[in-house]
Amino acid sequence: MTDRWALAPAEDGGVDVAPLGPDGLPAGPVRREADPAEAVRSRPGVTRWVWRSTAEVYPRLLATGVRVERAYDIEAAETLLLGHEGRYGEPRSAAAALARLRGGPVPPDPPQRAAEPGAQSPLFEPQGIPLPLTDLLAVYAEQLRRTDATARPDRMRLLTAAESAGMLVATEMNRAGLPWRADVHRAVLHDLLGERYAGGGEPRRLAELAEEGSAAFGRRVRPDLPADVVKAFAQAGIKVTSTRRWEIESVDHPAVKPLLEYKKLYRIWVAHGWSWLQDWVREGRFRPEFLAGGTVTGRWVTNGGGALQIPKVIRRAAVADPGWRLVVADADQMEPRVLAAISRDPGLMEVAGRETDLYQSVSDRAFSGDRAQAKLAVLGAVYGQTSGDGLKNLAALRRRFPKAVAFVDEAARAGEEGRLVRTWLGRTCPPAARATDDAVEEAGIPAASDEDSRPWTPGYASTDARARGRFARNFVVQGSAADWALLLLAALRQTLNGMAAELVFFQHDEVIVHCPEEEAEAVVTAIREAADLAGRLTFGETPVRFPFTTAVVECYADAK
DNA sequence: AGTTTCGGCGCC
DNA sequence: AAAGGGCGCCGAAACT
Repeated sequence: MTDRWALAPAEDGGVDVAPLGPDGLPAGPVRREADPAEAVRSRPGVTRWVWRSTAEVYPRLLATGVRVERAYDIEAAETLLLGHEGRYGEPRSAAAALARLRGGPVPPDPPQRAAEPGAQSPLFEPQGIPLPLTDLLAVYAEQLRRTDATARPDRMRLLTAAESAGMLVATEMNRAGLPWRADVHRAVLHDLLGERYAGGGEPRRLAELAEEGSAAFGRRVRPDLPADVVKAFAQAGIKVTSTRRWEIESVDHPAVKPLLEYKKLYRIWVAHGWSWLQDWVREGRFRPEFLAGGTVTGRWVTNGGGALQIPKVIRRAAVADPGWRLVVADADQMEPRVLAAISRDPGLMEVAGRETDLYQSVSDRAFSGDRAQAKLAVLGAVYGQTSGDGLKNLAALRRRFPKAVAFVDEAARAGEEGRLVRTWLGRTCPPAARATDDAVEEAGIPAASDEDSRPWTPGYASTDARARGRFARNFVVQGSAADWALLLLAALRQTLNGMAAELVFFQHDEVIVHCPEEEAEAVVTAIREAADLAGRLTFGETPVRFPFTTAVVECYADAK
């Protein structure tokens, strides 16, 4: 097992490295090396680098052209282990873990860095509290012991490995960036919004729509101020409680049309307009900062640029380099397939064992051919719908797929009761809503309330408890899907190694690979194979298939 | 004046 | 038809 080495930056700009034994302890002397990149490059036989934080080490390696095969991110693992142990909220830095191990005062985690539009890469900033290699390894060895002590050590090992792989992928994607044509983006903006006026006010089309709305109301109305709009409707004799689209849509008034059009375009203007372009696009690349494991469910988040919310019309500007292509791949009905795999419901597994449209198959079995109803029912079950058609359809779903529905029901009950809820691989849901906890903690009020100690009974749970139930219900599906997606990324990354192709985008169930035209077909194959492998690795032997819709395009907008 | 929360909506 | 899960982002409003 000398293929596993540890690495820690030293104060002098060099690094300490050491080979590791199977127990996680050094299997040889610690060596100080002056050049971090050379320290890695000169050891091609190392298959996994153990380090405190990928964000601390990997950017500078990538900057010198050095990639690593695998990593073990100690702070990512600490977060997962603490969660698994029901110790959410304890500081998760390696320094804190060491202090717990040695019995010293536990340092709080350093505050999260805020997003900085246009900031040059965060690549060289020191992040977190550095730790000498020998201390780091004490934490690592203890983590291996803690992993062995979990109920499913095999899954927990897979989870920490997958999360670490995600950190590598995120760092590599941050470096690559998504190919972006600023000129195309500007053309789209001009097309939608019209000319910009000097002085930074709203562009022509928005000004016109605001005029139209005001004319319809017979007085000046600012469409971007909800309170103003609600008042204007009231004066017109129409009672609305908000200006949300679904509420306004059904109102019969001439102002509605321009108002809704304004809101749609206003959103593009403020969130993905000219200033966005200025802030986030450099040298033909859109560079958000992807953060693996940024949410409790294991989904990623991005820091800046709203990369996971790019409106469809704006995707026109994501264009491959000349001679290159974007391979856009989207997992088909990922969440119900994951539900089939984790619940082992025979009927749902049978349906998910096909590559054809899952919602259509569910509909054929339980909803006499109405696909839309079937989709609504499945998503309602996963999201914890409490009323409406989805609830009615849930009964049909329950009859045909009882184990699947029972599985999410049980997760919801566990969440309401404050029990630990885990994804398939063992990522653990916070026992109560984080925001509430934080607020309570900050106010210095004890976290427990009478609600929390009240036993769960159907129909009696408090609003908060029900919200926790919905959260937990969704968590097991969304989180297990994130488990699978991480394994997919890890597998795909390995296959792409040695090709010119680069992973440039990842959004929950969708990946984009930028590659030379002649590699595109190989990339498509690699994605399908990675999906199969991820399915087997994550869920073991399962009939469930994870098909992808793939498109080889020059422009992201042409993918769907 | 600076910071936090809210409303609304984009994506999955 | 009704408003359930996860996020980020922006300007305005509501605070300190």
